[in-house]
Amino acid sequence: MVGYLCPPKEKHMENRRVRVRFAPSPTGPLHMGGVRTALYNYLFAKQQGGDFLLRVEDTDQTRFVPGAEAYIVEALKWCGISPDEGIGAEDKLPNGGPHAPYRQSERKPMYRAYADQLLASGHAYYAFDTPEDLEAVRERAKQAGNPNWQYNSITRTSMKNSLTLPEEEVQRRLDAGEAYVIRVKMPRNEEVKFEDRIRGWVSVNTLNLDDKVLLKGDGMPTYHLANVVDDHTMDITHVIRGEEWLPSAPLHVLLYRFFAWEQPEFAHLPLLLRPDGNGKLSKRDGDRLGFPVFPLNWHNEETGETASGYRERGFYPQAFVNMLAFLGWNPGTNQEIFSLEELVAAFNLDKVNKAGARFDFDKAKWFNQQHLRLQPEADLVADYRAEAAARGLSLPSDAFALAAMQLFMDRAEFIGDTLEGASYLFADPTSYDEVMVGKKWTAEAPGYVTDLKGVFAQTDYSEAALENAFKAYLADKGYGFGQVGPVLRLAIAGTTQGPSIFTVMQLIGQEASERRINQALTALS
RNA sequence: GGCCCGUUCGUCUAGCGGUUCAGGACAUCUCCCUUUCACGGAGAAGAUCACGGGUUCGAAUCCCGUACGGGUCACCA
Repeated sequence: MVGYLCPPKEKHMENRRVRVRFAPSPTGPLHMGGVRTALYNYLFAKQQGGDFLLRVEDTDQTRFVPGAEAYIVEALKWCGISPDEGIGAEDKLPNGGPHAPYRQSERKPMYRAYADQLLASGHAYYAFDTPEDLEAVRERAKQAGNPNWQYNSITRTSMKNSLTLPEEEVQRRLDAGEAYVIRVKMPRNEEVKFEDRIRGWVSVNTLNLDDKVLLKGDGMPTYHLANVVDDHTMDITHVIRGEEWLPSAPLHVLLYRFFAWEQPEFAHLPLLLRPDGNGKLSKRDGDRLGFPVFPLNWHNEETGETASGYRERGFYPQAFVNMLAFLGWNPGTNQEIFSLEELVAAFNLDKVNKAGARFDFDKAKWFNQQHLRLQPEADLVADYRAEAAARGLSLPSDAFALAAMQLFMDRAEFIGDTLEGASYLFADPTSYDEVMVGKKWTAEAPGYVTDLKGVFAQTDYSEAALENAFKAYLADKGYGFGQVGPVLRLAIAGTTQGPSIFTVMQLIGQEASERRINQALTALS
C-alpha cells in the first residue's frame, strides 16, 4: 500500500501579502550565485508589492566566519537590494522588524518547543547514538558494500533511540543528561509531491528519504527544522532558493504537514555553472577563473589573501544586477538592458529557466559597457576624477574632466578605460611610438608640423577651425590626409591612435600644442 | 552507486503543436563610416532543437526510453 501526501491547495495563500526571504549562512562572503538568489527574491517581492527579508542561518557555530554577515549586508546594499526586514533593516524597523531576532542562533530557545511538538505527535524521536556510533555503522556498511548508509525507517530499528529503547531507559538517559539528537520519523512508503514554481511537480518516495536530525546535540536546530519553523513564523509565502535544496524539499514539505502548517510555494532556481569544465560556480573558485566570483572584495583573514569583487573591478551595480538577472531569466522580449526598476516590473518566476547557466565574463563586461553610457554625467565625472586621482593625475576643472572623459568614452567598458592610453591629455608625451615614427616621420615631416604650427596659430584653436585649417593646408599643398595626419598626431600625442587630434588640441590648447610640436621637432629629427 | 533535476548556435537564451528548414544577444569574421583605434551601421558564419521510439494530419514544443550533464545523499547550510 502506498500512501499519498499531497499538499492541500491553499486558496487563501494567494491573498496573503507576499513575503520572501534570502537566508544565507555567514560562512564567508556571498558569491554571485547567492547574490542572484537574493536578487530574484527581491525582484519577486517588489513586483508583488511584498516584503524581502534577510535572515541569517548561523546554526552551525563551527562554521561561523567573522565579518561574513556584514559583508552580505553590504553586498546587498551595493546592489541596491537591501532587505525591507531582518538583518540589515535595523534602520527601517526597530530590531529589524516584528519577527526579530533574525539570526537563528538568537532564536535558539524557540526551536526546542517545535521539536517537542513533533516528539509529542510521534513525528520525531530521540536518538542517543554518538557520532562515533554512527561512523562505525557507516564504516561497517561500507565494508559490506553499501557506501551510503542512512538512518532511516529500516536501520533505526537497530539503533539506540526512543523507538527501540524501553520508555524507562529513554527517561533515565534523558534525566542523566545524556547527549541526544531529535530525528524526524520518516514515514515508511509514501509519495511526497509538491509543485515547484519553476520545475512543476516533483515527486519523491519517502523510502529514499532518511531520518534527518532536526535538533542537534548542542541544542541548535539543523537547517531543516530552523528553516521551516522560521519561514512559518515569519509568514513567508514563497521560498525561492538554489536548486541544491531540491533534494531536501520533500522533507520540508513533510515537516509543514506534520506541523499542520500552510506550506509556502517553492521555486528552486537553476545553478550558476563555471565557464570552464563542469560544476557549479563555487566560492573557492576565487579569481582562478579570471574573473571575480564575489560582488565585493573579500579579505580572507586565515590565508591573508584578498579575492576580488565586481565593485572593485569597476562594475556598476546596475550592470552587475542586470547581468545576474539574465543568468537564468529573460523577459521574453529582445530588451537586454534593464534598470533595477525595470527588472522589478518585468520579472516573472515562470520565465526562469530550468537548466543551469554557464557564466560568461565577456557578456558581463558588455553589460557594464552599456550601463556606463547610461550613468548621469555628474556621476561619471566624479568617477572619472576618482580614477584619475588613483593614477596620480590631476584634473584642472570639471569641464576639462568631462571633455577628456568624453573623448575616450566610446571605447570604454569601464570608466577606468577612459584613462587608458590617454596620458597625453594631461601631460606632454615622453615617448613616441617607434614603429609609427619609422613609418610616418619622413624627411618631410618636420616641414609639415612647422607649417601647421603657423597655420593653426591663425585660428581660435577650436576643433572645427583646426580641422578646416588643416584641410585647407592639405588642399593648398596637394598633400594627402594619411600623409600628414599621423605626423601631426605623433607630434601632439606620441601615438597614432585615439580620438580626433583636433579635439585633443582644442582641449590642451594652443600653448601646449605648440610646445609639443617644438618638442617633437627636437626629439624626432 | 541511490534519489532528484536538467539537455535549442562556442556562451546566455526566444520558442510554450502548425505563420520557424528555429529569432535575439555576447564572442568570431567581413564590409561601410573613419587620418588611426574604437563607437555606430550593414552583413556572414554558427543549432540535423542530445539520441531513439511513440502520440498526432502535423513536434524543438506532448509521452516513454537511452545517453550525457548537474545537484544531493553529515549532529553543514
